[in-house]
Amino acid sequence: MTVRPGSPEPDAGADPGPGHACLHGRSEGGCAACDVRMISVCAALTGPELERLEAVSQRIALDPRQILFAQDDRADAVYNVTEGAVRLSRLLPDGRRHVMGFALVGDFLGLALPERFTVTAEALSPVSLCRFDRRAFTALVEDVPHLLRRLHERAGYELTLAQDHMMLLGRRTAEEKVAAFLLGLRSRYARIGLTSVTLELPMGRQDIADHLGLTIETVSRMLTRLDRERAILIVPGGVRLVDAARLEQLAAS
Amino acid sequence: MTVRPGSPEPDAGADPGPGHACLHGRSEGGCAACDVRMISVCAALTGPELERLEAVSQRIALDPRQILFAQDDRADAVYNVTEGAVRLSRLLPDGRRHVMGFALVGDFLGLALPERFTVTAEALSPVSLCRFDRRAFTALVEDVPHLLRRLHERAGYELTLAQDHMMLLGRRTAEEKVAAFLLGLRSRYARIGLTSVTLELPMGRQDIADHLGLTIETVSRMLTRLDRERAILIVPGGVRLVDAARLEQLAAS
DNA sequence: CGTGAATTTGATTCACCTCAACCAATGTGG
DNA sequence: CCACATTGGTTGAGGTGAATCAAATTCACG
Repeated sequence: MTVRPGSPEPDAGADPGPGHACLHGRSEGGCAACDVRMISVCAALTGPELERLEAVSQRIALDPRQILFAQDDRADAVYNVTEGAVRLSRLLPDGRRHVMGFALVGDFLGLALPERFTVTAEALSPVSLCRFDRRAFTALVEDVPHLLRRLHERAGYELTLAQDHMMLLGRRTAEEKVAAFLLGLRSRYARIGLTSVTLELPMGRQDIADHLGLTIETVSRMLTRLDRERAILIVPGGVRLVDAARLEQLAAS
Repeated sequence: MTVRPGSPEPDAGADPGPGHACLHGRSEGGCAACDVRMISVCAALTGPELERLEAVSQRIALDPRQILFAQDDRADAVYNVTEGAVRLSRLLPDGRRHVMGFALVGDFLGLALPERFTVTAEALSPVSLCRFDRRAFTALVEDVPHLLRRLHERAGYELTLAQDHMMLLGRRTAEEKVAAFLLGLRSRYARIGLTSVTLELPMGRQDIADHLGLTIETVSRMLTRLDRERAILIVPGGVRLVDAARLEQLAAS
């Protein structure tokens, strides 16, 4: 148990366990002192607007496997992830599943302000979020054009991510998919300030498979192949990117 | 040559052919009298705002195969399609292509107001568009929050389309992909008021293949299979949806 | 009609899936 | 403290759906 990136015990200290009320990433100072504010949509707000946002916000903690909302649920709130990782998935009537993506720290759920959610959101690790009442939030959006602008920018970013992913799903081989997935995750971690060469994988192999349009066995095989080729090193809870250049080459972006 | 949905001669009359200046769908009355206004983002505007939009707009006509803009081009304009169909594609460095989608009448190109275009846009048929200078358009967006709201709604819709498509690319069989593609196209045509059982296919088989993550041969085989099964009837320039219920069942949405 | 492009059809191959063990780590009850 | 079950992951053998390779055919257009 030497390397343990997936462990629920960061340097912060002991984890309170199930049902914990610890609000990771948000001090008692509220939105103004929020760790993740500047990398989230909230960065669009200052002073009185920020106070107004805070007034309609609520802090929420989720245990692993806990469901935040389900596909087709009435969207009566939107969320901002402040800690942990959330799986966003969709189910086909016959049971086939696709994992649309993973929401990390700073990601916003309900960007499009939809009537109903189009995906199911489930915690992969202990998760903290800010919950905003949808009605109050949309009212704030109406009043603060700059917030909508920010929301729209973010939606545009999501759209390009979606395009990248469609290209990946439609035109890449299994090995390319896995390599591209790892690199994509790394760059998303980098966006939020995590630049370790050891990549934490809070999601399981099945989740990765359902995200890449593969089976769990193929994902496993490709990871072990990359490991054997010395491109990565599989460690408990994640992978170490040993030869990122080689991965870039394999991903063929 | 009995059925001819792909023919460039709708009831309107003769087509002027290459290089034509005819502005389909837009009378001389300008934006206020525009056929497609109410189904496009322009519906957000009225009166003086609409005049302001019109002042920065320019009508453009494209011949088939003509390129409107290319991937990574500086986006110095955004567009609204008023007639025809546009292919939106992306290229991988090694030449593999993915067709992200097809823009039809009423669709907006540059929704996210990006710095650079992420796709190449190419006319599949004679196309007419409104061109808006990007700087002037974003200025208008800043002044008219309601327009941004509309843009954002549309982006949300695009995002759900992208999600549907990711599910399709990752988890569906070739036959399901083709069936779902035809039904999806039908519902998009319905949105713009075209409800004929005969579906025009302005794109080629290779375009469909690159859109669905298949090869041209597989698309052809699946179409002929659907034809043999009496679910569709292949006609020049398109297909007739003979048994839509059967298609729905095959698409397994 | 004739020519080149687009599409369809056929034969064969292969990348990934399916099915089935197997393994390691963790938890549980006696 | 140890049999036993459970969970998540890996590995192997064999099958298959779609890709690839190769023509044949139809279509568009001068």
